[in-house]
Amino acid sequence: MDAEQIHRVRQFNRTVTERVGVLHERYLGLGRPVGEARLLWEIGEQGCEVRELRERLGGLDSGYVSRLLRALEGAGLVTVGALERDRRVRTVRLTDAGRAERDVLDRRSDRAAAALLEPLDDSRRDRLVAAMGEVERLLTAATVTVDAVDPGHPDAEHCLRAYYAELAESFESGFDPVRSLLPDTGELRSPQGVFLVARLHGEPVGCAGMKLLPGAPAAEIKRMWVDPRTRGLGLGRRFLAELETRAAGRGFDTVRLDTNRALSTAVGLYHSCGFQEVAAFNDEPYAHHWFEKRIGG
Amino acid sequence: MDAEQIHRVRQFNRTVTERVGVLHERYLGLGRPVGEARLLWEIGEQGCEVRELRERLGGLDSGYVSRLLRALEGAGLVTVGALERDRRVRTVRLTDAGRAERDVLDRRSDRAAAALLEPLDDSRRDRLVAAMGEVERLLTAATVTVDAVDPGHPDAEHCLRAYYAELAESFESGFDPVRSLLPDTGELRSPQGVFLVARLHGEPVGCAGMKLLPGAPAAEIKRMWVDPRTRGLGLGRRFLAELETRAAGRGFDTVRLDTNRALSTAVGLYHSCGFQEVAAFNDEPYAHHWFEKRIGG
DNA sequence: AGAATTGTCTGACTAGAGTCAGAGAATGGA
DNA sequence: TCCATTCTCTGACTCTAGTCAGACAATTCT
Repeated sequence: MDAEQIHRVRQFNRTVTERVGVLHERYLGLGRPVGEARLLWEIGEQGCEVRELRERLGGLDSGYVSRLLRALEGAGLVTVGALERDRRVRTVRLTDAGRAERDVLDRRSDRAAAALLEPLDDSRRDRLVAAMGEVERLLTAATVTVDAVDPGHPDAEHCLRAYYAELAESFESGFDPVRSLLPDTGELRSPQGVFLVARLHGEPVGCAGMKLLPGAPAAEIKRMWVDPRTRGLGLGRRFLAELETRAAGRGFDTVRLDTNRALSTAVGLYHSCGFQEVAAFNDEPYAHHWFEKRIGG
Repeated sequence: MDAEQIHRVRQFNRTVTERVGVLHERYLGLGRPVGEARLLWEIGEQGCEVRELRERLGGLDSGYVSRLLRALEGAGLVTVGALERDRRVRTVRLTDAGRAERDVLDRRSDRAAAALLEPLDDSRRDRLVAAMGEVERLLTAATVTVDAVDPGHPDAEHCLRAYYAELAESFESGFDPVRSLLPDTGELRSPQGVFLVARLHGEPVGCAGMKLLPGAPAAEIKRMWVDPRTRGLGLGRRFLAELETRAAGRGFDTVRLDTNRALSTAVGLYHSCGFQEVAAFNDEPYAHHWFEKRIGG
């Protein structure tokens, strides 16, 4: 990436924190310290556990939160109680007054956002909102992390379950992992394989595996899935790039994969990432297309 | 503007402050308090006066800044001296160590921006940078304020000088305000006129006047100018909308104006804002086009 | 020359936002 | 049953980021 792009990003940061950041921090104001306001906001309609609250606010100190809650309690905005089945765990919920105050914050925030749009004419307003959506979407994409994990990891299993469920839905013949050529994912475990999980805010949103059998003619990509909610963020492309790098690092000069014709966006992705369609190189009963790509050492 | 747009703006704020805001504040970190880092940053290559520094940082308390400078001085990052011709005024400049530290901040900031782009593929990277540019541009547009001032106000005079200079450049016949039908701007003074000045971060970036002579058949727009650096932000449109509102408020049902053919973007603007070209309604020697618009009471 | 103004500095405070080290209650496991 | 663990709370701190009032020096105005 070039210096010009970096400069533009920094310029953006400056402008946006000046204009939006202030808005974000100050509207929470309302005479109340930001810490309390954030808490009030995060408690939500049906209350929650205090430890969960701490976690959501980025792992705040328990003593600190306790004190903040005491202040809110003193102001009559929340009530704190213990959980039925484990009385060490405290729960908070908003009182009517708390709810009212949160609604005030909410309206304030609405007004601040409206004030931002207000000086613009309709067409520019639409353009701003559209560009904001684009920035947000792409920032979200940039926030997704991709890490190698053991295929037995809960996040990996979550993705695989979702993957299998989706295949069962979309294949005309249904899908039963046991009938597939890779009945279990043990082969994707290091060192003879690799399994990647993508996460957004800690939640798993995609996976991709690869078999790296020493002596095999090619590294083979398996079980690639992206959560429907995070499609269009370039995650498939990222998985492929990452897997290719790892395959190259293990000395492979070819990567291949098979796929079902029902997965048309995947087929498109493979084409656009430089994969060539080749003859069947295995007997995978669920496959209709076989792809191969030579990778530069 | 609708609730959906407001919601999108708020969503944007949340994502961006989470991702960029943190970046903006934390990269300044480097062990040093944010206040000191900001100062270090604002001093600039060739130093500056302390009072100017305070002003640029949003009117900080002089005692506070004094203390911050003392800390930076103690750390050997800046030297403070007095101005030659007025020894009350203190000046700061960076020492070599200060410059080095600022460069570290700079590189840090670059790296943070790069890290933001890093997970994206080329095409998404370009799209993000483009969308950031658009957001920034439109936020800048939304930051511009438009206020009525006396035409003798320094900001008004600044704009008028720039306006005259630009006309002199672009008209094939040159431009001499004295030959024009409005030799001085007194007629644009309240109450028989109005004069608007647009400002960005306090700096004047555009003006527009209107004659509102009681009994005249129409309100007449005069001396509209937008700083070349802020063109494309919809400021001309904003001026017209604001002036039309004021004309309507004074009971006028028609607004008119004349313009020179050299100002082709202005001519385009008038057309697109609903003005109709009409026969000459005055003898303005510099005019080639005359426009009129009926405004709804 | 004397008075008012301007710019800076010092001291004394405040409030927010945390951190850290226990203490104490409830619970789960051996 | 007892011991370790989990969760919360309290007290005692720290560090930022200011604000406010007044002192002092240099300058400008009258």
